[in-house]
Amino acid sequence: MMQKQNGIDLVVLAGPTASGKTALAVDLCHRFNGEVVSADSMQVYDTLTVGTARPTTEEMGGIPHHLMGFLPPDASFSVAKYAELAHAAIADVHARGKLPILCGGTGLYIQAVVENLSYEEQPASREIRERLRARIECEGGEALLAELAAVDPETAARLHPHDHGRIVRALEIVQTTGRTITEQNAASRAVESPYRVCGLRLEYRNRDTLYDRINRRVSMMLDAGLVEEADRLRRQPNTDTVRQAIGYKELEPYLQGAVTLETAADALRQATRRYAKRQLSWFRRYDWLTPIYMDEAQPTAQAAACIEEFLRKEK
RNA sequence: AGGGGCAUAGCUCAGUUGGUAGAGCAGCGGUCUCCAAAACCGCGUGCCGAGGGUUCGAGUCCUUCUGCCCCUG
Repeated sequence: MMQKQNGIDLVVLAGPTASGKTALAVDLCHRFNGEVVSADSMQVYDTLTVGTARPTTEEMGGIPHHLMGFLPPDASFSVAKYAELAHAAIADVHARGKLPILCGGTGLYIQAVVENLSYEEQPASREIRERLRARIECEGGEALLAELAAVDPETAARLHPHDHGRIVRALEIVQTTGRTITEQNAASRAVESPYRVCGLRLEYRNRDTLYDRINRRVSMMLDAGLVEEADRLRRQPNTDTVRQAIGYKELEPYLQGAVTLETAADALRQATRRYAKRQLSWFRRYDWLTPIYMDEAQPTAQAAACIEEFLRKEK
């Protein structure tokens, strides 16, 4: 494979919730003179600290963390904006002679950065989207999928009729930009990635070990005031995106008085375990991510060894 | 102690007049290019409590044992 001579070194640390990313990232930053760039879709919001398990100042251990807690929860955000900010943050860290460590659990965000996907500006299309949504509700997925197949057969072929979100999205792109999602996707890969990536993904040989950590973390969040945080959030307008996040969503029935706290807490633990599973399956498919088994001996040393070898090879 | 009932998937249960089991939940696997902690797809994982008997054939009928539950004393 051809290596670019002057790419930017980038360490990627991907892993499910509660896998130990935060501590490992800080540790690696100390060893390799690095700074953390967060790849987490919910930790970007400023008032959500407990539910998103955002690291405390103490946990950050003096290491700068970028793209965390800089947005109010009613702000609109997207992968496109994230990618733009992440590229800037990485460039900044690199310019100061430090090693950027992209660390997080949002697969889509990591993909957008590493594959350098470009998203073009779109005209605001709130009405178009709403109209498509209303139509798919009454006409059904089959009908709109057929409509999509007429203009973009390639995309239509890989979407399931039940997948309303992506069908609407695909039609919306055609109607607002005049180009199909297939054309756009091809264009989004036009610019080659500027990064030389050393990718690590955190895994557990024993799934129960990870689940135990998740269960314990949820209990700690409840002790730390998650209920109060969720209650504050639900009183705030225009926070739909954030309210669907794990923790706030599951606590809603309790806050409405429909279920006990124990029931809500169990639902929250379960939702978190399932999320972790989806994250694991997202990261497993990338062959450029080396697994680091957190429940085996010396995971930190393993990770450090990978990075050392990577940096040596680049010289 | 006597009488009755129940033992089937991790859990709650279904299973016609006997034809080697199936639902929900849980769990597992996967997809992913602008709300992604979202959305979507796929998969039954089982010495049917144990032993013996009847039968071509038993989750189903008979019997013994074990465990749990209820009633009477």
